[in-house]
Amino acid sequence: MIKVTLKDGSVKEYNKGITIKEVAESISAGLARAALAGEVDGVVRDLNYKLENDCTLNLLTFENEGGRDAYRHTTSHIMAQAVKRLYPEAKLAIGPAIENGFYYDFDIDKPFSPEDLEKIEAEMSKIIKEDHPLERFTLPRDEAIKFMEEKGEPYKVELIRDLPEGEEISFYRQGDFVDLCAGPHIPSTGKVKAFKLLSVAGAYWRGNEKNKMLQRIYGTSFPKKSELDEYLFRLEEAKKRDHRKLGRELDLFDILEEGPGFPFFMPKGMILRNVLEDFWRKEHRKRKYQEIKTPVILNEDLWHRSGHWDHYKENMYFTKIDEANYAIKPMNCPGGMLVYKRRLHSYRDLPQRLAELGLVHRHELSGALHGLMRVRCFTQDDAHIFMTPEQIKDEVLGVIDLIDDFYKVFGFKYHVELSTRPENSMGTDEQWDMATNALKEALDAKGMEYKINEGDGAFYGPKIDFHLEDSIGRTWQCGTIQLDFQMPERFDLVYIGPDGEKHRPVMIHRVVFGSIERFIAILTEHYAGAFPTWLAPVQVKILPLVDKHHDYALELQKLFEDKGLRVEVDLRNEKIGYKIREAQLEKVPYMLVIGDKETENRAVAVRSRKEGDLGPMPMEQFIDRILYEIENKII
RNA sequence: GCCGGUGUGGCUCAGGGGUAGAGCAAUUCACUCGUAAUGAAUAGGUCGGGGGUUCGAUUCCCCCCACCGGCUCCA
Repeated sequence: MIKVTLKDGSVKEYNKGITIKEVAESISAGLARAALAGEVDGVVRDLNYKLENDCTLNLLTFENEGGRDAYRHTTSHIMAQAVKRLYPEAKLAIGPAIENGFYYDFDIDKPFSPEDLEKIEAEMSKIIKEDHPLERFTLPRDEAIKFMEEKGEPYKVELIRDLPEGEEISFYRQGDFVDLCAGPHIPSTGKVKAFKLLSVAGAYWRGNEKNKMLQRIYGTSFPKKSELDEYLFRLEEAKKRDHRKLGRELDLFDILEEGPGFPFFMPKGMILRNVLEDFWRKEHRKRKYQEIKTPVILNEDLWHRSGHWDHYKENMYFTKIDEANYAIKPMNCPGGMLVYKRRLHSYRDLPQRLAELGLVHRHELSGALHGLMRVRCFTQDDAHIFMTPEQIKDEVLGVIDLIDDFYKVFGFKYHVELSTRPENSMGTDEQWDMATNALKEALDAKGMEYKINEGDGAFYGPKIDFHLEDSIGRTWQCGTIQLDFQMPERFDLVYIGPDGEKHRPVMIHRVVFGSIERFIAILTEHYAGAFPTWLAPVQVKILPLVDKHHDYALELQKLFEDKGLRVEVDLRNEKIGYKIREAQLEKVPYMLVIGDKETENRAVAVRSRKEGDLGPMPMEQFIDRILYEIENKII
């Protein structure tokens, strides 16, 4: 007998060799039906995995990441099987489960067309109907290689050769299809209920652009048709929120053919942008930051000194002025360095927090450009904090608090990740350890949970990244805090300590919005263009019924504008329903219908974008209401 | 940059070897109207750019550009 500890802490005894599925059946028929895999001592296994020793067992359903992955991973095998049946010449690469589905990469000469996808889907349905069990088996390395060589699968052979010594080499068979795979899988193909192939795209073998481009098919699957439909609906929703579409429709910003990656901001977009920047300035002043502005073009020598030449040249633009070489800044830090260096600093002056809304240019690959999310010029809401080593922790904590305050205002949840030393970076291991530990300590002091991204840091130091989650569950990296021991060294920055000697300050680079442009894109999609009143480019739209109400409407506009509100009046000769429809589509928070009654009573008939007709109210009451909403940044 | 797709009036889209159409928007006129589209009329395009094939190209072919979906990269 063996003892199995379940998730709820209960311990049950079973005969040695019992399968996970049998354990599930012993608990309840419902659980046995829903179970897709099991986590045994922290490792996800197939349902027919035999338990031989005492262990902890967590049964995984589609609600668990492990169960979901197994389900979709099996769907990807079904797709591969279908592709091999229809296109035997296709070579198999890899086919994992990913966040919202799965993909499989194939090496095939003729790219897949949408019609091909339909055929593949039809074949997949057949395979599901045939309900093949997935059988796992292992082979010794040389036999495994021979097996895949005979099948004519060069990518699989390469994968096997790269597996570490001693690693078990497992395969899964489902009917006429066998794939090299670590698993786990769900028991049979018939378990897959609802799936859809979504798109085809090129993808390099092993993600390396020097390798051959393969054909990747993306798809997703769910245990219920309704869940699949809901997911597809959400994809449509996301498309409707696309900031590129909304930006154009709402006249906020646009990117024109004449400037790929270089966005234009329209008057309404500038209002939004300026409101964000005003808010940013106010909050930074509160926290004792000083604002600076450094030039966009600076001498090339500076970039040699900063290390950007060696580490970032590929992404930089260069120019010549009177025979001398200059660079367009891709980052603000070297400028900040020069500002610090202008004068000698005492330890009493530190920390010194220099903030800059700095316009940077970076050369991005043409294929990487994406609306305001990925551009070639953008404004970082940057700051460089110069401090003594003792001040690191407090300063990092201060920035963490600042970022937390900002994101809350917009209604974002977020999580943090810590990135460590990458390849091709500057400095010694000791410096990196010290910097990385300082960041960890700050996070621990806050009691924040974080994920570690090994090797994902900047070339000059480790960083904490803030990933915020928008209203439809997508995450975006925005804020970052980067600790830097390198730049102060390179620029020979000093401060005079209490001992009268020169010491080396430490520096933090940090952004909150990240890029103003991208943050605006995220906000646009987050709110689906319906910005909260404090951010809305037009806050109130006055809609007079007919000509004779124009005077009062214009008087109201003047009055509201004096209160600092952003107001438009629709004086066109249109019916009220039409004016309302347009204002509603423009996502204006408040519409004021002005007719005889309002004119007589000096009142306004309020219609809220969200709640519809609120009825008439005295004009002062409306002003109080909207000012309160703006003042408190109500979402 | 790479793979695939797309490019027709401000927007959304139809068409197709004989020199272009719809809806919305715009303009004008009529209507003076109470919470998501009043009606009529008018105007607007060298069909992304360049080259080629052809009697003739927006349509077929080639090159380029931009955009979209991915890969890579990243704020």
